[in-house]
Order: sequence, then structure tokens, then C-alpha cells
Amino acid sequence: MKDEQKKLKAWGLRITPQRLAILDVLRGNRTHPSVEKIYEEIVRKYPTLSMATVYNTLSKLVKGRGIQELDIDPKKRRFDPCTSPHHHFYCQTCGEVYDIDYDTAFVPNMKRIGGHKIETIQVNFRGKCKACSKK
Amino acid sequence: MKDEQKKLKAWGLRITPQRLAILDVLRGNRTHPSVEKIYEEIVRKYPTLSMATVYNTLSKLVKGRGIQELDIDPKKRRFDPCTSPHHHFYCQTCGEVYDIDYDTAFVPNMKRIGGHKIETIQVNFRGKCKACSKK
DNA sequence: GTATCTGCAAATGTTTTGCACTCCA
DNA sequence: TGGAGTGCAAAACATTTGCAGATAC
Repeated sequence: MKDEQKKLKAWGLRITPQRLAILDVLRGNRTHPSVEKIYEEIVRKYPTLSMATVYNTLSKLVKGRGIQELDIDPKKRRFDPCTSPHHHFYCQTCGEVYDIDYDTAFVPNMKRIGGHKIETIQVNFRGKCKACSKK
Repeated sequence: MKDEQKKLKAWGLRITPQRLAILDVLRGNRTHPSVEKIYEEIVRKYPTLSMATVYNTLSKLVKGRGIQELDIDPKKRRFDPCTSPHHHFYCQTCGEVYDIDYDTAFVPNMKRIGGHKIETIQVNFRGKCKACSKK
């Protein structure tokens, strides 16, 4: 049984062609794709795929901690299959999201803060990206 | 001339009753209000106020760096009149946003990263808040 | 007087929901 | 076979836009 099938099983999700295709698009993907981007990529092979299925599956993956949902893009949901700690940069000019591999040790490593239980921490940089600065 | 009127002038914005009312709601406000919350509070006094005006003014204030726009709430835009550095906590159960006054010195103080020009940095904590944990 | 601002209504774009049908386990 | 998953369409929601009339300066 393939890696991806095992993952779905571990998260208590049924194995379907649509879900395998979504995991396939996400594997090693560093473009922080939106729902639409993922949909577009798969719909070529599965013309009947619906956005609802993509939304549904992504939400379940996020809940099961299989992937990370980013809060950096104010316009749409974006997903990152890379769950190891790193930061993100959002270009306010072109809307692109970049990985920032700057040291993550500075982020406090705590279970609670001010009485609140911490599940995730995201560090978001915003500004003008390298490419847009040149123009 | 009042403080708020000076501010508007400094940002090159005309002084209107609507804008003064918006600044009034924001002053010292630590609830990270959404557009709707701000609208609701003012519309009682100015029944003809429109959402478009609130959106328009808030966008200009953000652009002029008069207030901060938070990226912590995936469902809607939220605003913070406090521009001094601090973090935020988002409760995934109740949707409330809390200030986190934990040390901010750990956040890197850089103008550029990976060739990108940095304008703002936000640190977002997520999880279950104190109140919801008790339930 | 004129450019900016406001308010309304319509449009846009993303995400969610309801439901009948399908298919995995 | 039963319950979970899918696809479609409609609904919901936040936000943006276009424009005519009002207002600040």
C-alpha cells in the first residue's frame, strides 16, 4: 500500500481517487496552492471533480494535521504540505507567497500563553517581493 | 483642532463626520473589531452610514499606517488601532482574538529577508482560548 | 468650484450547504 | 449493505465596484 493510502487510513479517511489526486498535487509542493489551483490541476484528469470535494478533503486534512493551512493570504485559503517549522512572506504587490527559511528557533516553544492553549504559531512577513522590487 | 482631525489631515484625508466616528470607535479599542462591528456601533448614530464608507476609510487608514490590519482571522478583516508591537491569539472554537503581550524582542528586526522588502511582521497564535478550555 | 467622499445597489469571488447519487470498506 | 464521499446547484458571506448626488475645503 502506498504512502498516501496509509496516511488517509491513519486519519480515518476513506481512500478515493480524488483524495489520492489531491495528495499527489500537494506532495513536495512549495507553491502554497489555493483550492482553485489544486482543483485546476486535477480537473484535467478528472473532469467531474467538484470544488466542494476539494474543499471538503482539504479541510479534513487540515483537521487531521496532515497539512497546514496558512493565514497569510487575506484573499483566499492556502495550503502547505510542509509541516516542519518555517515562515512565510506575502507580496502585497503580486500576491505571491514565499517560504522563509530564516531561523525558527526564535519562536517561543510553549504549550500555553495567557491561559490559552496553543495549537499552532505562524509568523507572517509582508511587503514587496524581490521580483516586484526590481520592476 | 482635535487629535483625530489632525491625524486625518496628516494622512491627506478630508475630515468628515463618518471618519471621525470611525476613529472614535477605534481609539483605545482592544477588541480587534471587524468592519461589521465598527459599522454596527456607528450606524445607531448615523443611520445612513454605509458599509462601503467604512471599508473605504479603513483601507485608507491602513494604507496611511494609522491603524494595523490583522491577518489572524480567516473569516474577516480585523483592525487594531494599537500599532506598537504585540502578538495575537485566535480561538478556533469561539473566533475571539486576544492580545498577547508576550515579549516581542524575539521577532527579527530586519528590513529585508531573502531579497524581499519587509513592511510588517505578524506573529499569530492559534488554539483554544482560556474561556473555551473551561467549558 | 472642484475634487473628494458618501450611500446605494449591483457585482464579484470565495467558501459553505443541501441533497440525491455513488462507491469504498 | 451502510455510511462516508462526491458532484451539482444554490446559498451565504465578505468585500469591491460603479455611479449619482452631496460635501469639504
